[in-house]
Amino acid sequence: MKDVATAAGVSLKTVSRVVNGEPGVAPRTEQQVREAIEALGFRRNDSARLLRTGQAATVGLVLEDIGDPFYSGLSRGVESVARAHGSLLLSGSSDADPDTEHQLALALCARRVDGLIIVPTSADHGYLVPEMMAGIPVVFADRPPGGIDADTVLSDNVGGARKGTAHLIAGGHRRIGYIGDDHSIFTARERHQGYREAMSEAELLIADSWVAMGTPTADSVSGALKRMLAGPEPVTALFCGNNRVSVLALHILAAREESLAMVGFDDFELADLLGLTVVAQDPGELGYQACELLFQRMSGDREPSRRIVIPTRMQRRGSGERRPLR
Amino acid sequence: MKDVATAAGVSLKTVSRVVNGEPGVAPRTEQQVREAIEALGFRRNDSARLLRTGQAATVGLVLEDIGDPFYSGLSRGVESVARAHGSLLLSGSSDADPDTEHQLALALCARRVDGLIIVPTSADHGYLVPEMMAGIPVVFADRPPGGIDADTVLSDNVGGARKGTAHLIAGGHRRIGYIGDDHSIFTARERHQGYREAMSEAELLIADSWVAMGTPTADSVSGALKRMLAGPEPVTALFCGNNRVSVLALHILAAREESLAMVGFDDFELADLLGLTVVAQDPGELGYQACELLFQRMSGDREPSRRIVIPTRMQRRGSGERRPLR
DNA sequence: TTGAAAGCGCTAACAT
DNA sequence: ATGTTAGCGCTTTCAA
Repeated sequence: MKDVATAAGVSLKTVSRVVNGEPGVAPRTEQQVREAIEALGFRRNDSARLLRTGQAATVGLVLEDIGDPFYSGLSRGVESVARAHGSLLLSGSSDADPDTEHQLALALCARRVDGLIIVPTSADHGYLVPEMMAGIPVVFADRPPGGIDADTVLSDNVGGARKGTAHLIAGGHRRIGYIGDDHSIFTARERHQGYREAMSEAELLIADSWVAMGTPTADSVSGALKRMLAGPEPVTALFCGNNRVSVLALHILAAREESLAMVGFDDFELADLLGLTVVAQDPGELGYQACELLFQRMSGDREPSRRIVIPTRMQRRGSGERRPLR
Repeated sequence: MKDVATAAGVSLKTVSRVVNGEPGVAPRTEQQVREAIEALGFRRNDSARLLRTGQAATVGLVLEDIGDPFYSGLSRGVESVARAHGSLLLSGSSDADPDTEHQLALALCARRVDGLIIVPTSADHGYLVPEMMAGIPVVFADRPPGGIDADTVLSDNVGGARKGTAHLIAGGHRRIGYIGDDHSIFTARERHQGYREAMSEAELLIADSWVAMGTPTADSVSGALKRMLAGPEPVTALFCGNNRVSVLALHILAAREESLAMVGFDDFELADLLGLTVVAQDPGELGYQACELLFQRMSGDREPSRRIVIPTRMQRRGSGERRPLR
């Protein structure tokens, strides 16, 4: 910019005025400046500009894995809001490692992003308190923060699982199994609770062998299914706590040539082709709302922290509408 | 940082030394500085630091839609390399709009990212020439640039389609249909060519009604299938040029209760559950290689531009192994 | 071992 | 309408 000023025979500030379209430059001067800009191939350095103005025009996003369709959908929601506000997205995947999350979040803060959205993996977010006090708004998405109070945008996990289970009950089922992810995971606990609420509302008791929670593997799901289907009181329907469980269960049931009434939590690309009834989340909406809330905070909103719950939607595709056989 | 210096009673530079772990600070002094940092809750501003050092420690990525599993996989590959080099990822989705791509790319350049990876949508990338001359390396991924010469990382579209079609031919098929995306799309043209090469290598002629290219919709694919399956010489197998086509075709064939031998280009999450044989691309590898090449350029490699082709892999799952019925 | 001064590229505030 | 000065928060250079 200095070079442009020299070349055009004007001051730095005049070039700045032209570049930013500020008023108060004579047409002739402007013309000269533009020619110098053209001749030198000058481009304004936005990093420098943003340093000076104290903005970053950047939203930070830390999530588990940008390669996972759920999070990439969330990311898309965040991005659309950010771009509508003229901001770009600086993001990183934590790979479900608390340390990585921690480091990424702090790295983003060190770059002075205007705000931060975190899909938490860590159990304790005390490390963010100084940053938040320093004025960086933080919104948590999909799962709540640990140990601190902050804005959070969640899916209606309890309600969704309750609705999905109730759907099976309404279909005539009384013995319904539940396979979920590990109990250490927030969404797994919530969905498990939704299942129990629906059963208890219908005054149905849950046998121990009907519930399995743990990191889902082919073996664990297969074992769980075997247990639920054995004995004198086998389940007639199954609620799956997440995608991974649903897919594994479908695989295993297909191999056993069994057909169980089934509802899964969380939709996926080809669930319709498979005829799988699901309780669908809306990852894009999760990201959208999180970023909207973030921009509200960025523009000075100091209200007490909020918790937004995004509703889920039942998608009936056949598997959840099968009637009990016995 | 100035405040810390004042509080610790030392100079700015000494604080800088402590913060950056530079040698030549007396233990006692260091201790005082650390206390002041703690007391004031000081965090180094990396934007300022990067402005001064002339680095950005940031890779820019412009793609079509971060919400799409293919691109999010690619993004993951890019990110893993970037992070291994201590860089973050600044990204944006063009939504297949050339103007948006253009603006995003220039916005990233204006922020002086160290390098740029583009999944192009635009037909002409002349707009990037000044930026590249100014020293920002650019690598194109998944599709080549238009109108300029630059590094490119592609899937082996021609070879993959050839391999997939040849697989059907080896299975005994002689009348094989091809449904692909619009001819304006690079990958669609390449895959179409691969199909033709395989047919011609086997000395099979292609009837007009066997090939359909255009933006795939339920109607267009349904119409195309109807045409291929009608008449005296119906196809006995189908090659689908991309995911969208594969899924639509599966839907339509399921509805018609027909079972055609079928191979799809590009894998997707549950293709195995559906028993769909595919020619799998590796989006993560695409991103990985693109970013590796980018870092090579960033570290001063000035060799002529390179074109890297990532091989595809046949995934046999049943649909491609059905024998012709007639 | 420590610090003063200059400057990265830009904008804000105030002259002229 | 144009320019001067200061300074965003840091690092680099050179001197003490």
